[in-house]
Amino acid sequence: MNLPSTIQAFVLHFGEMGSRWGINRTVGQIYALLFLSPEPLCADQMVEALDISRSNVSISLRELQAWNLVLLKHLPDDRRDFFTTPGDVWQILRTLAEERKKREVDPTLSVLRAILMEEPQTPQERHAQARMAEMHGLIKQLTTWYDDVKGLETARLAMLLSMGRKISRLVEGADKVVSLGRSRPRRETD
Amino acid sequence: MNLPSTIQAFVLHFGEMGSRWGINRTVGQIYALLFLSPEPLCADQMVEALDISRSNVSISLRELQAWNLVLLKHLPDDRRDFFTTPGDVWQILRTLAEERKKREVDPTLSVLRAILMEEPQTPQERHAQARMAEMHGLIKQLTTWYDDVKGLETARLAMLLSMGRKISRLVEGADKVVSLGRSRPRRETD
DNA sequence: CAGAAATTTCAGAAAATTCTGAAATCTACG
DNA sequence: CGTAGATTTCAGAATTTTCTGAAATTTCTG
Repeated sequence: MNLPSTIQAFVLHFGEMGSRWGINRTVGQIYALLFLSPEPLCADQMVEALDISRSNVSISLRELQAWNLVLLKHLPDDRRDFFTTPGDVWQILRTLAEERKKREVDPTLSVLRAILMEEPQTPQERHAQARMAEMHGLIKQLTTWYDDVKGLETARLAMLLSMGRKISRLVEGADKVVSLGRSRPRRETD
Repeated sequence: MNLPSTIQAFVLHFGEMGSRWGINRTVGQIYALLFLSPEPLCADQMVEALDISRSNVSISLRELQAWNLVLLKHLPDDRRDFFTTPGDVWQILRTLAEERKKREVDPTLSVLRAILMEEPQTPQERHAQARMAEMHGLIKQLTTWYDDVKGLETARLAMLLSMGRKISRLVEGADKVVSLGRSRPRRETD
């Protein structure tokens, strides 16, 4: 591997983090390399830059495509496949969220749904199902929120983030403001 | 393994998902077992229930403690260590978020910070640093939001989730409402 | 259609991880 | 203290994952 030191540091870091992120070292390194590259790269350039086998690159690119994390490009008058990452980091975030949900959350949700259909046979199972129902409920809340929020344009999403917990106060206050606006009398329990 | 079928299904599922979640099969199974159990369990009960070695249980419990996902309990007149998971699933979520951030995000943030301190030596490095700056900026936004929101009480957090993208409209509308409240004249750009 | 260029497949090697059994260590209590 | 019960450590076995090189396949071009 013969890369400028800052690029090398980033690539090696992504390789090391790969396993924590659910990908392997090579996949992480290739992704990092593509993310930093000003123009698309072909497989042989990755072999050269990362000092790994051609077949490893092929398999890793397939993996990155399964994650929708890379784009295949074709240059005019060149038969080779070139790859890039999407330019917009928000788009990358959306893809990552979607794919991780698909791999890490959805299977559990579906197992929980199936188990919760069963009739508990013992007090032990009854208690276990109650726990699973709690977990199922929480995951449902999170995924419903996610499905709702992921449709926002980036500017609004960014605004939501920047507000953070201030929104909480706004929400608590909103009822008051709105009711004032509508001149609806407040109830004790508001 | 001789468990009621619904419990067994859940435990096996957690074992299978373990590797995707950054833990291993045994750690996943033990966690699942503890989560469903109505009372704390000692190591030998886990050996019995999951049909694994005592040493494996010991190491896996250490791992779960490192994640802050289990609590150590002591029963009166019993020298053995008993373990449970926290009862509140929202608390579990908070722990999970904190620990995953620590393992999956913080190291990258710190590498990015370090690299961005360097002076780029070539146009290639200049471009790479610009990309890394984008990534750093996005992660910062996300972690700042997280640090802000994690301090909310659960009820408010749940409310925020249930509002989802509706909050976006509320935020966009808030300026209007508030300015009406304050009788501030609206500008064209509002 | 022949063949050159590019990519993919896959069996087995290499490496990393997980798990076990045996020994060592710790701890409470008589 | 001594010892019995409980837990931890750790070397090596078992398993899983990752990687390679060689062969097969696909795809474009003349």
